[in-house]
Order: sequence, then C-alpha cells, then structure tokens
Amino acid sequence: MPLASKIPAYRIVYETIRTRIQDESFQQGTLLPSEHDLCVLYHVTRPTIRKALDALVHEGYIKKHQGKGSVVMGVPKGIGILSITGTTSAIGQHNLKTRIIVKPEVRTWTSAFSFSLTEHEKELGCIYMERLRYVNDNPVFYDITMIPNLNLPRFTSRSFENKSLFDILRKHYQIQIMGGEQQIMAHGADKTLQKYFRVPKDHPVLQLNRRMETNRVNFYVYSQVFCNTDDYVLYGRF
Amino acid sequence: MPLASKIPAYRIVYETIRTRIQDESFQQGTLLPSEHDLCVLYHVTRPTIRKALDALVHEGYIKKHQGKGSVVMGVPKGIGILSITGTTSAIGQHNLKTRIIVKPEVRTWTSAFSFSLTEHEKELGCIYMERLRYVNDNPVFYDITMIPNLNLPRFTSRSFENKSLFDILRKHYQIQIMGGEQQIMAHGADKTLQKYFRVPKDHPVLQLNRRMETNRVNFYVYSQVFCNTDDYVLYGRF
DNA sequence: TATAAATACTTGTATAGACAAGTTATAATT
DNA sequence: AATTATAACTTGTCTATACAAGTATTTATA
Repeated sequence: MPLASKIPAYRIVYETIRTRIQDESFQQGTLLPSEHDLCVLYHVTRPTIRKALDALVHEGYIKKHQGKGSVVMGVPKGIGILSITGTTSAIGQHNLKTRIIVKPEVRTWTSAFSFSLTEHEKELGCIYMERLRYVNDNPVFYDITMIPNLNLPRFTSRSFENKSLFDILRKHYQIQIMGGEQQIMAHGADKTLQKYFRVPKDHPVLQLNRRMETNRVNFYVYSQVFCNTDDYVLYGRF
Repeated sequence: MPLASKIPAYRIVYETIRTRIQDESFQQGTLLPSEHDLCVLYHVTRPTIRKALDALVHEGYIKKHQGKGSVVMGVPKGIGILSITGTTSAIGQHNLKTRIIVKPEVRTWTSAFSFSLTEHEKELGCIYMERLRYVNDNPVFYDITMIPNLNLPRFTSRSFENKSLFDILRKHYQIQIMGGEQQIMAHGADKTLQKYFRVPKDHPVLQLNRRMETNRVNFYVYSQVFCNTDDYVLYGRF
C-alpha cells in the first residue's frame, strides 16, 4: 500500500478525527476534546487543529459553538453524494452493493457529458465504466464514470465490485478528489433507466453531471449519476 | 440601513473581492493580486487574506495554483442554489423576476417539510410565504419559505418583489445564512406545479427541502424549492 | 438559600514570522 | 542561439502568541 510521502499534519488530524467519528469512538451528541486538548493529543498548534475542524464542520461531522465546544454530529445522514466524494462513504458499505454493467475499458471521447475536454484529454482517451448500485437491494444509482487514460497501470483489470472507486484511486494511485462542480436536473427515465431501475416510462429521475478535481493538476474525473429518489433522497450540506 | 457592529476583517475582505469579481473589476481568467499584495491593500496579514480566499475557492469564484497565483473564475455559472444562499445572487437580478403567490403571513406549524421542529419553534409559529420565480420570463422556481416568527418587526409588510429574501434578512435584521442541509429528489409535477410551470401531469420536477442555519443560534430558515430543469439546470460546487 | 459577581473554561479573530514547494523570469553557461 | 542554473515570486504548511467573545462553573454576597 504505497503512501504519499508527505501528508500535511492538518490532513492527518482531519482523517483521524473523521475516522473516530465514523467508528463512534467519538459519539454523536458528545463534545469533541477542546481545541487545546487536541493540540496536545496530536502535537500540533491550534491553527492546524482548526484547519482540520473547519473541514469537518463543512462536511457536517461536527458543529461548533463558541464558548461551548464542538458537538459531534455523527456521519452525515442520507446519501451524501452532493458533498462527499462517493456514495460508499456516505451510506456505509453494508447497504451498498455494486453491479458492474460495463467493465473499465479504454475508449475515445470528445466530451464528458456536458463538460468540454481539453485537447490533451481528447488525445489520451478515457477509461469508461458503468455501474449499477443497490441500496438495501434496491437499484438506486446508475453511474457512468470517465477517467482520462493517463498512466494508471492495471486500472482496467481491477475489481470495483464492492470497493469505492475513490478509495482505489487514493490508495493505489495517490489520487485524491479535492472538490468539483456538478449540474443537477430532473427528467424522465429513458429505456436504459426503465430497465435498471424497474420504473415505467418517463418516471422522474434525478441526474447529476459531475466534474471532479484531483490533487493532480489538469486531471479531472467525470461522472454522470442517475438516481431513483422514490425511496432514497440525496442529501447534502452547503 | 443598520449594520452589524463588528464584522470580522476576513469577512470584509471576502465581500470586497467577491464584489469585485462580480462587477468584473477582477476579470475572469486573470490573476488576483498575490496574497502579499492583498495584505498591503487591505491592511491585514496573510492568514486573514487566506481565510477570505478559502471561502472564494470553495464557492468557485477563484482557483489557486501553488507557485502561480489565484485565477479569477468569475461568478459561478448556472443556477447556484446548491451552494449559495439564494438564487438571486447566482443568476443576477437582471434575469430573475419574482411573483408573490402567498404574501408573508403568520401561520401555525408542526413541521417544516421533512424537518422536525423544536417545541419552541412550534410555539412561535412561522412566517409563511410562497413565491414563483422567473428566469428570462420562464417560470423556473416555485418556493415555499417558512421562518420562525421571532421578533422580526414589519417583516410581513415588506416587499419581496425583486429583492432577495436573504438580503433583507441580512440588512434589516442582521441575520446571515451560515450554511445548512438539504434533501434533493425528483418527482412528478402535482396540480399546483402543473399550473405554475405550465407542464403536463407527472412532468419531472426537481425538489429541494432546505434547512438553513443562521448566525443566531437555534434560528433556522426552512424552504422548499421546486425547480423546472427543462431549460435551466442547478449548479453547485462541492 | 437564592442571587450576583468573579473565574476558568470554550471557540473566534488576528498578528508576525518561518520555511517548504511549485512556477516564472532572469542571468550564466555552453 | 539554445540550454542550464540562479533568483525572485507565488501559494502551502506550520508555529507561537495574544486578545475578544461566548459559555459554564465556582465563589462571594445578599
């Protein structure tokens, strides 16, 4: 498991606290150790701690109150596709199953959904894959992912069955999703979606076109996600 | 125009730069003055400048590149309801017209869309209003807003025709939206939406339930927004 | 005992400086 | 002239400190 050589301290603090909230060693409703105590715990200064906490606040893991402390809110509920990088981390792997519709394969491309591509991206081609994802055995997400075909050895042969795409990118290729932009719209299900979601013609479906930025400059991951919101709604913080 | 007594320096810097990007005195594609230069300009230190820039990065106004500088991206395109507090600021007042369907009035409430209320909120009652908003003369948003009826003198008699609700809250009542959570789903238009959006039965419509946090503790603004995404899609950064 | 004042905490804001790391322009070298 | 090294400038990370402002606890007072 190759690790990035130099991970900033605030990032490590962020990951650590986030993990401890996820595994409930910091319990929902309780107060986080004070910023001063966290300084001692992680051997960093307060600005570093605060930078880590800022990210946790923004993602909804904690809520701060001046004079009181930081309240642990727990893992953001719902399906946090709007604010979290992937669906896996938001709803937990227990409930999420993945069926590969199109295995990762190299394709040519001239555009990525509604996003335009640079000449360099067009030349490279892309790794294309389609997945259908089940929440509690109900098909809820149908997503198409396109990644520029740039030096990702063995990528197409990897298994994505029950793993998060973003986990694989991070662990094996040191690629982290830093943020991105997305378009959201509602429209009627086409034949493909009718088939996979088992819904009638023109059944309302949510669509997201996403362009995700990574820690590699000019390396973007594109995805188009269709979502059946009959039983599960998307959730996000802002 | 009453002003909050003590606005932090980083906030003023943020507002100033944001305004200058909006009115294009910082032009899209150009580099922002370096952090050092901004320090001199606004008479603050680099951490303060960086805190302001962090917010601008997060909202998509600028993009930073280590060693190079901060590139002005311009006002985030599309309809930024996902990340910005209101629709007005995102698409500009030129294209946005508002028709009041239900004037602000005091009502009782037991819940706010899918969000549960505290006993205190229930006792207070709420100020209720419905608006239909047009983008380039097309009805695109239908929103219901509910605000706890807490000491907002003259609120119900104010005009909301062509002003942002959030501007009024900020300027007249010193209430700022700090963030919030939202649910997003797609479903078919009901009779009300068919009428206002001029769409057929079960036409796919986007729905957002939003709970917005303010700078007053335990004071939340609730809104439900329906959106016809046939011609305009929602846009957001994450 | 009940109330009020002082105190010890918490997070919020801001300063001043240091070095690392990436980019660009300049100067030196071949 | 083209290439390489240097320097200058950019943002990224981090330290150490100070005071303001909000909250909770303790202590002093009535």
